[in-house]
Amino acid sequence: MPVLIAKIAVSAATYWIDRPYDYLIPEELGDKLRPGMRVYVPFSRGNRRCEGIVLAVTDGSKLENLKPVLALLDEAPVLTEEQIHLALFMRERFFCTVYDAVKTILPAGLWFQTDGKRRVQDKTVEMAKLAVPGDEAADTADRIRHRAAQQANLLDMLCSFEALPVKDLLLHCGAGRPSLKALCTRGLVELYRREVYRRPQLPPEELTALPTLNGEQARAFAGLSELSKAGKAGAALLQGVTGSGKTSVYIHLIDEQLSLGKSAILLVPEIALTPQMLQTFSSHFGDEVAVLHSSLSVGERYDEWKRVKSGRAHLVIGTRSAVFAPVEKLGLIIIDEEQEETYRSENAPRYHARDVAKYRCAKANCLLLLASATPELQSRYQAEIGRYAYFRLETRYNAQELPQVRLVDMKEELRAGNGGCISNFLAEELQKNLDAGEQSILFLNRRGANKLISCGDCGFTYRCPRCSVSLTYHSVNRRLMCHYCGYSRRVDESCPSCGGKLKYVGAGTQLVVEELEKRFPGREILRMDSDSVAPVGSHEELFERFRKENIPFLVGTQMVTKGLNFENVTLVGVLSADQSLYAGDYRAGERTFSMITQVVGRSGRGSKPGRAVIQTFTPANETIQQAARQDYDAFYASELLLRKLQNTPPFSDLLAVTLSGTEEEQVQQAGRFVRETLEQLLGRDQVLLLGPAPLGVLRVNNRYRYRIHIHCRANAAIRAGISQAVIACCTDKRFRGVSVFAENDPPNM
DNA sequence: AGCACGCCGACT
DNA sequence: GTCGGCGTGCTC
Repeated sequence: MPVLIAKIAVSAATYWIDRPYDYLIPEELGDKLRPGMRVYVPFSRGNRRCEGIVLAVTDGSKLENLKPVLALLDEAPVLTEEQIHLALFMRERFFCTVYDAVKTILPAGLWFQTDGKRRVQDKTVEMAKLAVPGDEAADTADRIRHRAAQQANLLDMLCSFEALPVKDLLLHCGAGRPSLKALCTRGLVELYRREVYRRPQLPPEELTALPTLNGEQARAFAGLSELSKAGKAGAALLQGVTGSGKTSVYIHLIDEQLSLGKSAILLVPEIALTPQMLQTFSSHFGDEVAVLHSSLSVGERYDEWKRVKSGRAHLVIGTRSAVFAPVEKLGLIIIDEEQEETYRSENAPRYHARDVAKYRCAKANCLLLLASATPELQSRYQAEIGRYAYFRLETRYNAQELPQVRLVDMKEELRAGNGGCISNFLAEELQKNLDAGEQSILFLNRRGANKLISCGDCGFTYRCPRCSVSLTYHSVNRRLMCHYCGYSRRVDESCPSCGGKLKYVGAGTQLVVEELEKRFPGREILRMDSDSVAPVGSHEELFERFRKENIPFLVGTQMVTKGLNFENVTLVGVLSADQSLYAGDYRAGERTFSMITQVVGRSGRGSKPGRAVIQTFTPANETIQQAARQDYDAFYASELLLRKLQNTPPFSDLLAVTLSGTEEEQVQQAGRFVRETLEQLLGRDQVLLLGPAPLGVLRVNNRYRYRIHIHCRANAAIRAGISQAVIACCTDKRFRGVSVFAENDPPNM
């Protein structure tokens, strides 16, 4: 009688020892254990108990002396057969371990659940606020500064903010929980819990009828529907200008799939910023909708996941990780604004939702729909060569014209003696809007509300002790901070090097606000940036205030560009359009074009026509000009030419091996070793290797970082070679302490 | 990566 | 004589 063996991927395995391990199935588990269940197994010399996932059950093994499976973690499989294959695919494609892939596919709530002791996280966040008046707190802070600096910092910060999440507060002050506890004991600070943002989804009593399609939309729908019903795998690109009603096409396609008894997944870049879209879908599909994204608590996400898995919800709307939703009978995946960077995961497994979606659609023989106003060049190219079906929507809602765009040369402004960040032309336009009672949005293409501090006498600047970057000044906590590792410190009274006077320079949103205040005294201004400290879930509140109270100015970074519709916004200003053009990686032009297009699209969404002003130091730059004309086709043509010359996607795939370690010399040596290994394994004719070269920011958290770029047509053999080179380097004792990983299409770090 | 096994120096 | 230094090698 043959013995039953389980093939198991274990959590303790690192990338280079990751393989299916054989374990004996003890008799008492024999009839319960199934592929797709999580188990406990003994692993390594010490037989440490570690978690694993059963990939398959076989009878017999080549090996002897197998260890037994210790226990089952699940009563029923948590992964289906297809999901096991997906995890194996992810290992091969994204250079991660199978268990890393499994953890990404499954919701975190599954682990909290089985733990027994911990309850699934509740829906609140811990907040801190002052328990005494502000001036009293400030006095106390000064009094205790010499002996309890941390506590003083915490007080300072709470003085400038009414209330803050404890997590953010501690991070920004670089303080520990004990300091905060001490303040609570002294009755200076109070802790409480605040409800976090919950999805507004209240299924309406009556479902709304499907929207009617205009001619163009109907044609796109007919074409897509035909592809979709053909029952074979395929991808299509839907390119529609902002406001052309892509959503209506999605609704019809999804409705069709649901009525065929199939499921659909709709991916969006950032759910917190698209509440209107959620509302629309839930008004059409009611309880069929499940929402999956990161602002939900672990428990909420787990509940939604279960609704999908049990077949109670057939439409999943969510961000990147929703591409793993366990729908039964997948019929369609739509990726909205497919060019967005948020679809790419920055930590292991470093996957792109589009690649996972392609895989799933291929396995399910269904349609993948990529949609965007400014598709990624690669996608547009696939459409051009006929690999993707291609549909366009050119008409804006209400036949509204695209905004009138005007370029302003900031060099001219400088010559004319205006050294500020708002040009005189833009100022005049803002005034016009004020007079007309209309709203304006100013977009700053830079992170945060920060400034650089330097000494006016000796030129001294503060540098991060752990990273090769300058520290920036954050007015919210009045501290210097590092964007890369979170290090923070206070500012000195005078230059620590020569005692001279310190200057604050730079153009964060703060500076823009100050300049606006000077030009338009007494007018209300709303400020919004991604990494300034702000209470959880406050975006919607801010946007709501902007809309309701008709506040004349909104100043912000990235997030003001996303799909928000404000009826009364008729002017948009891009303050520094060139900022992202010289970011160094091959996608810089694409990002700039897409960003400007999105910002400009915010203007004139209502009945009144919109205007846009783009400020630049390089008005002759082709990309800027194309963006100003909203001419995607021209941009596509010239950028494609550039890509061909550079041998970058779509003409070649780009992969990378990144190395980091505390000893720079050793990291370089390891890099050279990886390169040599790659040369041997891959040959030189089909593959172009570059590097090892230092990353833009060489040192982060005391680790030096180098990267090798691999330009090639990626296939299984090449990926296997890259994997082998990474493993060779990891297991070589000369390079102990150096960490190495490979990835597809690396982001600029 | 962990973690045990192993083979040489300063200690009760 | 041993306690423990961390080099070396394996993980079903």
